[in-house]
Amino acid sequence: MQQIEEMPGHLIRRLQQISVAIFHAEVGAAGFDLTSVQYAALSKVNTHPGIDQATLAGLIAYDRTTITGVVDRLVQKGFLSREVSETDRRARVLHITDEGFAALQKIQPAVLETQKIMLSGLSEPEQKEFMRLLEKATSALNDLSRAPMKTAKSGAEK
Amino acid sequence: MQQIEEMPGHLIRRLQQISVAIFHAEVGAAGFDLTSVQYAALSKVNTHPGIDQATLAGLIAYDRTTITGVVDRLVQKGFLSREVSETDRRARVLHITDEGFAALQKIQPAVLETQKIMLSGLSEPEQKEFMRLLEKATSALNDLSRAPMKTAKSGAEK
DNA sequence: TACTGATGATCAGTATGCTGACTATTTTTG
DNA sequence: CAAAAATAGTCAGCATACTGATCATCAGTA
Repeated sequence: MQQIEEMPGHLIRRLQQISVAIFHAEVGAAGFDLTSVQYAALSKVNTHPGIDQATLAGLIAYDRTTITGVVDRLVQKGFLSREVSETDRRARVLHITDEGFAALQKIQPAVLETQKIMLSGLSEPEQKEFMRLLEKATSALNDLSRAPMKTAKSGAEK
Repeated sequence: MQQIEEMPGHLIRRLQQISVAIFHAEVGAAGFDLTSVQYAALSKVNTHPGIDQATLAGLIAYDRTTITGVVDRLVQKGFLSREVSETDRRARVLHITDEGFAALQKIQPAVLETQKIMLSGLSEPEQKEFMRLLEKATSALNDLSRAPMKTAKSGAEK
């Protein structure tokens, strides 16, 4: 019977936990209380002003029930604004606030440092190869989770 | 500013989500309602009869507050027994039940299939290299999470 | 032996993620 | 255009994970 330690799922779970811990420590040291999940959402709204929650969820591969809570907390922190869309009253359009943008800027070094630490056990060429394989393995399985990643659009950008 | 999609943390989070989804689907198709986390715990208790919760947590790198709930649910399903240790009344010793062992056996094919699907986007040599890098990157960062993995013993066992 | 510190387990509170259901809209179709 | 299908968002409920606290017990030491 195969050992747990040799299973890809187990190793990935552990690395994910470590990733979250490093992010939390680095961002916390920079004086911010923001999770990696919140950071990703904030970052995407910054590059896609006026995006709705469903599209945002698709861009970062979050479940739509998850995005509700994440946006709740970002709005509560004053980093995002959420308003009913004028063209589709079902949708909520998101914008980053000045405060949110400032936080994003200040957090940047901590985010970069997190990425660096994450790969610090590997040599330079190994890091490149690891990232390549990680991307390849993940994209091949994209549709198997409830929250597959969707490119911004294909044909009709909004 | 670096894109979210290129960050190791983001890719690992997605692959972890996909991993859990595949496990759930495969095990569910085999007729069982067991999470990957519960499976790892059950599997370890099987190979380490009479293990206490703290040691179990160390072996699979779970936080000790997490293991309480996981064991709760495995006991509730009838797969594990939990009793106060005779030599240390703080500790709870765990044993797999006949029913738990039977489930472990029947789930095995689904678990193997999950591992296979997880790596299905990579070629044979890529799979080997990916696992090697995953193991290397993870073990280098082991101590950075709240729940580092501990080998069964190292010099001073308790 | 009494004290101190460490350890095992649990709990409260918070944040992802998931399933499944529901409401309010919008779009599609017959 | 009316009915059906699809979509956006939310909610309830459950299962990881984390922080930080508490209780009981054990181990080491003055």
